Amino acid sequence: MTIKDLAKKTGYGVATVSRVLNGQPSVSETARSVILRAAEESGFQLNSNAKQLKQQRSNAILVVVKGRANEMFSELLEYIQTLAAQVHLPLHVDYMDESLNEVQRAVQLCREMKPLGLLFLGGDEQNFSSDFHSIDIPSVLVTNDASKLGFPNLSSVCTNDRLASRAAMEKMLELGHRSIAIVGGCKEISTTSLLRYEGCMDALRSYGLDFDEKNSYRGVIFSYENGYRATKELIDKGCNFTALFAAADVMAIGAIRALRDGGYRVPEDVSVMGFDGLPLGSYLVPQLSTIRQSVADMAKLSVDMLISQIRDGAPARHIFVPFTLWQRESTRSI
Amino acid sequence: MTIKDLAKKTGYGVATVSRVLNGQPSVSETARSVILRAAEESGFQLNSNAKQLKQQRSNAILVVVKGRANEMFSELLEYIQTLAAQVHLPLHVDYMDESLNEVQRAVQLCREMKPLGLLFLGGDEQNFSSDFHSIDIPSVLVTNDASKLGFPNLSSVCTNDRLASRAAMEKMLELGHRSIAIVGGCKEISTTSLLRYEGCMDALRSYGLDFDEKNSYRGVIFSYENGYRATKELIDKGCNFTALFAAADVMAIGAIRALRDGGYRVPEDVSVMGFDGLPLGSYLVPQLSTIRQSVADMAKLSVDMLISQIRDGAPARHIFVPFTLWQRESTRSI
DNA sequence: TTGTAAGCGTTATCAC
DNA sequence: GTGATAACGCTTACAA
Repeated sequence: MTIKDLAKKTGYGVATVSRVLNGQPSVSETARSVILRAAEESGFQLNSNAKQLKQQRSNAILVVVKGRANEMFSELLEYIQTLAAQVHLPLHVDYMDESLNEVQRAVQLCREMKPLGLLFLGGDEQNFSSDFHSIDIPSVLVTNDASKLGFPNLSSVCTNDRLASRAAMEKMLELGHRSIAIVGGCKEISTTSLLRYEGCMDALRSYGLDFDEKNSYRGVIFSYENGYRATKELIDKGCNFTALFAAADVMAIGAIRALRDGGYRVPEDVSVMGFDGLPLGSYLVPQLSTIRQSVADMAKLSVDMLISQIRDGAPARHIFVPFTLWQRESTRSI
Repeated sequence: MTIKDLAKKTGYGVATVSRVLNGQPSVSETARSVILRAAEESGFQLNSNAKQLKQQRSNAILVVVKGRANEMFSELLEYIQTLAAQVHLPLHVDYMDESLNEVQRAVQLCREMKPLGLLFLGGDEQNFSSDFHSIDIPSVLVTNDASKLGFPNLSSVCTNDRLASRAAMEKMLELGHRSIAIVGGCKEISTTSLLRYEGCMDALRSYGLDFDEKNSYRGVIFSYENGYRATKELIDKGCNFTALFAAADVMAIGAIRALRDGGYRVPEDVSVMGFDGLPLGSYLVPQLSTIRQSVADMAKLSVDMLISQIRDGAPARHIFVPFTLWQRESTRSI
């Protein structure tokens, strides 16, 4: 079933059928209704290959997700999919390994499918500054700040990681903790991880405290398992900390388990603070204290910004969405 | 950059270029290397729209995921994506709302993109028996048994839900529990949920026990929140149970929190058993006792079966993958 | 082994 | 308003 068949069936020409199917004006109401009915009847579907071949580009948004394991990305993606569906924007989601270059991947996929726009879930400043120049379609980087990069077609929306992790640390300091271990990300290879680390340092500094990085910091790829292992290592060095900040909820969960296995109770012996605000955290025992990133807002803003860049040629913008500190059961004052 | 350009550039005809790019035989070694080099140099990419338009089908596998919330599907999908990548099979993943008809959706998408094969993550027997007849490409239903349906092009691979949940219940009975509450799925609308319910009944029957469904069973859509709510309802009816079986780990997690909020300790006051074996469960305090579905095996089998159906015209098969009962910290004997 | 050319289903440019 | 018709980039007979 092609538009040719539909044309024959209705007695109109293919051009008219095409116009109707694409909701274009200058078609008589008669033609429109006749053709629409016929299309309905036969369950007709435009062939997207032919359409895109002709149009020289897809009408889809390409979403490049860096790393499959990141639970927050899943949540974000869920919102994005819902929003895109509402405005009938087809989404093409590409998951890629965290260790690969997401921008190079995007460049390749752009050549291949010519999307309308690009949404990056996670990304490394490094890769953007070296490879993004060959991308010329509207793009939004989510969860990282791209304002320093200065690309005219690259917006960004994210949490102010530095401020947020500073707030998390300050909360612990406020609660009386002075010896705080940190299970963070690899700050050498991830900007986000570096910023969260620096936020911690800001907080410590503002309290005039020193930080023994060698014995109190571990930088690992975010995962339950790595959170568990890193915490175990910190414990094995002799647990002299009363609080632990994990730069991701999944790591906090691993950390709590490791503490427990090491004979420590949370929060009685050690307070634990996470980062992300995964829904899961509300159901844990103890409920996880954490920095809640406004995932829904980030999703909405990124989709809206991308659409206005595409449709209205709006300029790139860089937005920090507010975060919330959820002080719940896994932290206590001492 | 098209194959025409490449042809001009190398002095060969488009046909030869096409042959080389598709790894076909009967091309001289000279031509092959010259063209390959030129393609490399210019970063050439075949236009997949043109290719698929010509070939009248995509070379991708369509994966239809029923419900975004199911954590086990995420895990399954992760494996499937890895496996597909290994054999260079493009995957097109379509997430759809749990409440919609996944088979109708697949029919529509098949018309649109003509995939090589179809992978269903989750599905309802009902929908398959009413709508699957119009699908004629190799398909595999994962996490549900399709053997009763008798479609020649529909394989299935799943856990024997009835046996597995029976095993879970029997373990609790074995541990001495006689009053067991069940937080299950909607057995009226989901075959999986019904089977898990029936497995429970099998176990109770084998112990000669009655079941007060009204006061001891809740059937809800799997989620943390619903697990929490359902358990709260059961508690409010007067918690006279010493054990609780949740038909999904996410519900078990919600249940544990609800029990805790109701003043019950797990496992001291109430034992809790989950179903799925999510990685997360190993890090919880208490570690979740659960039925571990062999997600990796399910992924491997479904991809392998689909490929052999596609490539060798292998007949449909129906496989139960073994499960494991992980008796960990959230259950105890009384 | 290679080249020529038809045609996949659509859109868009013309004429009418 | 409408209808021919020429692309879009590719694969694949069929010819050479």
